[in-house]
Amino acid sequence: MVTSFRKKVYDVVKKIPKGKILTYKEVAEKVGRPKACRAVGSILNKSVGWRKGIPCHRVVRSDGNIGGYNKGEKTKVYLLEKEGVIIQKRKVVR
DNA sequence: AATGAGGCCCTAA
DNA sequence: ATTAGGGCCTCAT
Repeated sequence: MVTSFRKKVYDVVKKIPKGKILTYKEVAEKVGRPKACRAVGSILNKSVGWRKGIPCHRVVRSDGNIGGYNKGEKTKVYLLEKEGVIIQKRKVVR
């Protein structure tokens, strides 16, 4: 399999249904690197999947905290709420 | 509850 | 080939 880590991440994130979210750890596990949670974030930020159609705003931290976003946390929260995700006190309701 | 420190993994230049 | 950075995670104090 020539699938790069990055590609897997894209695929997983792309497959996140609307109104749903995943944590970096979940994604990392799905791609086969439970400890690459950091890499996932890095990829989503640098590779900026959103430019390729990757809703990186649907990925949050394992604590339910929002984490970060290229455009800022607020934008992320806003987008999430728009998609149907409920945010409570800076955290996501799973 | 908040902070510090360490650990693991990737991408880009 | 190497360096530096990063949207993290978890434990301990």
